[in-house]
Amino acid sequence: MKSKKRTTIYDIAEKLNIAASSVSRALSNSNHVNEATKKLVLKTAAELNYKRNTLASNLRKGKSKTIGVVVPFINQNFFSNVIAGIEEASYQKGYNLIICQSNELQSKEIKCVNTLINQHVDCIVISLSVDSSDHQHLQNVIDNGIELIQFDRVADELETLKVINDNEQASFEAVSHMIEQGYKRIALLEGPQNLQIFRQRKVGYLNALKKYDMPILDELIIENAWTKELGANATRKLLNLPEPPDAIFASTSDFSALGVLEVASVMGIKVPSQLGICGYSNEAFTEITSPSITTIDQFSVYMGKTVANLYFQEMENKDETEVVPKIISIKPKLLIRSSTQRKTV
Amino acid sequence: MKSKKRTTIYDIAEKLNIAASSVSRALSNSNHVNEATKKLVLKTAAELNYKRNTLASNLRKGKSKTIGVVVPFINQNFFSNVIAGIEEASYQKGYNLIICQSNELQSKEIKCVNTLINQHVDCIVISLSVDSSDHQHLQNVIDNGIELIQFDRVADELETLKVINDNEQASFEAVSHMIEQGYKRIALLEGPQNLQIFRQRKVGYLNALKKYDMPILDELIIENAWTKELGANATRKLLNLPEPPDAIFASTSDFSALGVLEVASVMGIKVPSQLGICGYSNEAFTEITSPSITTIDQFSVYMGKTVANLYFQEMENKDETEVVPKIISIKPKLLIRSSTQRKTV
DNA sequence: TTTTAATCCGCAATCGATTGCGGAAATTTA
DNA sequence: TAAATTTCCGCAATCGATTGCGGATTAAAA
Repeated sequence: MKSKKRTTIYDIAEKLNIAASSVSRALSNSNHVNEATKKLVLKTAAELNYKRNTLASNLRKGKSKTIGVVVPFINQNFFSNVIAGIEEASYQKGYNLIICQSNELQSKEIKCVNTLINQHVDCIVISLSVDSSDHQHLQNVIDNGIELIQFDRVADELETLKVINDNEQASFEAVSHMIEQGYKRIALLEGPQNLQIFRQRKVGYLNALKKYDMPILDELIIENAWTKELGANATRKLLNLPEPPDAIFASTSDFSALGVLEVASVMGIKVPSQLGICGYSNEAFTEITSPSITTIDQFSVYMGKTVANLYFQEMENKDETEVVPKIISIKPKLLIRSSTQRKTV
Repeated sequence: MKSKKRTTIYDIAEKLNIAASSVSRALSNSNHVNEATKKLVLKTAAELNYKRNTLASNLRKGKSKTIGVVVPFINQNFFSNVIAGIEEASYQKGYNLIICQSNELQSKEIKCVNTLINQHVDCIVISLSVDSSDHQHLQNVIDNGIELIQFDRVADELETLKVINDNEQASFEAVSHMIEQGYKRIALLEGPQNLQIFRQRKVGYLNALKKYDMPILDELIIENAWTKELGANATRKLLNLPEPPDAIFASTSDFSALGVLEVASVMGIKVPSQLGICGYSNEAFTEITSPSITTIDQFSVYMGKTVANLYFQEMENKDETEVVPKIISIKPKLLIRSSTQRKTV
């Protein structure tokens, strides 16, 4: 049943006794073809079950209508949502998606990027892996004439299109909210500081403390606690301090916040009365824990759509040679839930 | 900075005063090239930042080393996990992934499949959309000489490679477990019966009842309750019956089970003592609800890897012309949690 | 009726990499 | 030293679709 031979425009041309070029024009709906022959070609194409060979077409045209996406993990909520958003917007424009995951490894990230360059994708969308340090491979993308868009985890020093969250602001609001709820010793679970997003979240935290004239206590800042287990470990350490915190801002992720909640629950510490907890990302489960967890929504699907549309806009404005690098910042939303509300009901 | 002209093998050939064919052979590490020239080519290629044009290569070779994936939604836990598994296995073999989402619409599913055919992918992996009825587009894939692999939601009548879960067995075990826990009136939230997986789950449910000589009560079987809201609605209806159920098997999804749990909680019905609840899929949140929800793990990442490896195995055995359609069935695992345990502690 | 313009269509080159074939040079064997 | 292999390389065709150019036919304008 495997018909190795697919029908090509030449098959159609031969059958109709016309030139392949005419077939091509007819199929691409050019207006330089007679209406009658166009109909005939379309009819014959359908009969022969013709499928355009996109490889050949792309090779000739020098563009592939394909967007490459590189994320740390496809199956992390945030990223899969962003991808879904990108897909939705791209599909409408007739673009395809090639997806790779870097597994948080720069080495694999580099390979993925190179593969995408080889594939002649028109655009590469990337959120950096956690151990990302030098950016030669990204420069490479640009040098190869491929549009590069960074999102969420971006390399600031690279002048590219970017879609980011206003992490600093979100973090500031979250901590301010906790302070207003009367929490006095707010701990921070911070992410790897080589990533800008985590630096920004820390800045937001520090600024909020500063604004309210609260001291910055180094022993309340714990590094790299971004999984549930690490969040739990950090919490045990924090709660066993001589002067433990009365709130924990898990700026790394909701998973970390979940670890905090579980440890508190095991230790019999009441949330939110004795301990406030705030996460980051608005994972689905934050709504259904008891108490529900205050967190920050990043509008991930919208972010994906924004990324794709940014590319399409850029393409449309290509002629007007203004090469102004555009950065779109999406304002995340603080979702105040039970885990930090102890003043009002 | 946009260097439209990428270096090709001809550029390298010209620079070294040799033929492009030799460059090609050197780059593909053929043994029909002098060791010295091979080194020289590789060095020059690196200097000129050469990137092989995969489009041209694929066109010539007639294969693209690309796998197309079509799923209802990329950002649903189960599917994103499967995709992650496929990606992992594919990456190791040097294959790329093109991902599409059908949004549960057959119309979009058809378009996705056609796009993938046009892209000349080597293999298409698909999990059918819910309103999938006729399968002409899938037959089309096969007729175009593309390997087709179905997973999870499959069309039984199509003879293709398949990777499925043993839904019937899992469902049977879940219901048996509930019966052994002393539940007498077990309701079923069933999924769209045009999808085989939901039919199988229903069969498992019925078989378990039969085995334990329990009556089948039509008023306890509710159709199409597969979101949280629909699950909640169904639960309200069920619990307001003259003789309400004492357990609900949300065979559609964990989200549905969550809806059940929330309604029960609002109505002051105790889980598991007054009402047993079992979900399906082992979503992350099932572990952290209170009580935690009994559910069924589908090993989704593993499923993805299995799908990809099935394809690679099939390719290796291509020469031995046995065209035996292979079906791999993965046995899901019942995870017994608090929501159904009322006998032992 | 003649000139001009518009409409269609075919020819052939092109995109970049691959590969069968044949020839030249180098190596081994007789 | 001559003959037989082996090694290495270049030529040119090929994959399938696209497109600039020019020619032919037809329609419109003079």
